[in-house]
Amino acid sequence: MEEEKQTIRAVERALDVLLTFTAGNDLGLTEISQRVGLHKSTVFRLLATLEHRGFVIRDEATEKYRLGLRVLELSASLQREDDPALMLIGEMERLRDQLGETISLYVRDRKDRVRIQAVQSQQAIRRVAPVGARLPLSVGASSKILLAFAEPEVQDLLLHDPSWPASLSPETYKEQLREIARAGYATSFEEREPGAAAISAPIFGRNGKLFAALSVSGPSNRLTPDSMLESAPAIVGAAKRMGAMIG
Amino acid sequence: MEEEKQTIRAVERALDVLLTFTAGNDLGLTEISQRVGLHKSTVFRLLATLEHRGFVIRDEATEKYRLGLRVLELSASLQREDDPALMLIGEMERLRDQLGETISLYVRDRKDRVRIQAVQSQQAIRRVAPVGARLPLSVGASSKILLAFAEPEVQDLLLHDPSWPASLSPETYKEQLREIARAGYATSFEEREPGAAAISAPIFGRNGKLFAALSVSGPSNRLTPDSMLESAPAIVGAAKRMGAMIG
DNA sequence: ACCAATGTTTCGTAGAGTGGAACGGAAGAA
DNA sequence: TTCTTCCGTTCCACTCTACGAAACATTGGT
Repeated sequence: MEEEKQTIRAVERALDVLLTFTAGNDLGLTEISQRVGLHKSTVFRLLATLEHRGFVIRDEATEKYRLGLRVLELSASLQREDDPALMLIGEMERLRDQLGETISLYVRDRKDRVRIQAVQSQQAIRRVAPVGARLPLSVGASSKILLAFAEPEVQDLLLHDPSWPASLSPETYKEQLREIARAGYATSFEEREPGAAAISAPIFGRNGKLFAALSVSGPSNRLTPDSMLESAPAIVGAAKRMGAMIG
Repeated sequence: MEEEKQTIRAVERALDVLLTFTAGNDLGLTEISQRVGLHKSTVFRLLATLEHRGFVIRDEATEKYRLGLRVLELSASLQREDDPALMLIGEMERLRDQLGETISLYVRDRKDRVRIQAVQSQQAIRRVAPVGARLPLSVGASSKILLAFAEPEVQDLLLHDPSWPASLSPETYKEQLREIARAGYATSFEEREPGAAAISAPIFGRNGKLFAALSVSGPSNRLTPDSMLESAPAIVGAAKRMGAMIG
């Protein structure tokens, strides 16, 4: 069943080491080797290689490892001049000013969703949404959008994937997704994080395929079920306009 | 003389493949293998590994390779909450509004400089400065700043490095750098790119060490040698304020 | 001074990565 | 159509590379 592509073990391990740094703070050799489950000397060599190419650097003071500027260089190449995420900022800011809450843009990447763009609310209490964050596809308003409007085959694949939480029955969940597809938007209330709520609507490209999920998120005392129901049309409308903007 | 650290060849090659994508556009297997100078089958396996971890993806239509969203995730982890580049945006915008030109922030990374932050001019004709760009340390106003205020040992190392252009004599160049250090700022006029000019001033941290080069760049008809001389104090002052802001 | 923990180096061996070659498919030219 | 060409993919035997155990070095804590 599992179709294993031929990959290179050393490279795979090196990438795992790199991904360790998504945790955020600086890491020591031993800590890294524990997290990735590899021998110290192996990780040492991997890190030396990553350092040689500038992907990691060592903090002069603490001697710990940290991501290097090469990854900034790479991420700069990720954005193409016609990057939709860049074109949509204006519309997102308009929606942010209208609703006063943080606006995010999520796309599906494999079995997760990734926030590819965000404009932050200006209020004192607000949802902070760093671009690049990778979140599970099983919870959150935009997750449901990304699933509900995905092609049926991929939806099935994802719901029956081993990574899908066993606590969520695929059948009942699929029924929820059908309902969301009918409504045209999805909400979540203190689902992934306590105290936070969100509404999300799909952005379709010219080809009619789902491109991203537009999401409004904030504290659950401001984004109540009632207020979300009220602002839903504005969000769906904004998402539709955005769809018209991208090629 | 050359103290080669022990590195892993396969990983080194994989990172080279990754760096190929800094060129920008999507690449096919054969093209990549030519650029990195490796056999097709080798590159194929490397790409399969990179794809498996989400660092590259294949465009569904063209079947070509492109960077994946994992690099966005990584670059998000690069920014720490106390990231100086983030704290300085406000001051950079102020300078931009004052001078009407694009403002950039460069740090030295090994033998290059990297633009870690930028705010774009609002004028119709302007310098566009993507964050993450990697540029040579041998030309440009901010290069001279980064060299002139570097520790003497690293300055020597860089000027006598094999990567240093042979056309630039280290001795005469060092004399220029001394002059720049005395003046407190540097300029460049159509040095790296025809039609472009820039002024740059150093930003020092609390510890008195050079942190970055603040740079104002724009078209050479607006940034004339005279006008640059005129606005130099404003830039030097802004750089000084910024230095006080960072820890 | 001792101990504990971390980073670094060495080294023999297993087996992983390599590249040549051959295969399959798609796109074009004749 | 048929031939040609280019690209991506798979196979396989050989060699050298990456591996991990263990020893060594260094630092910090008590």
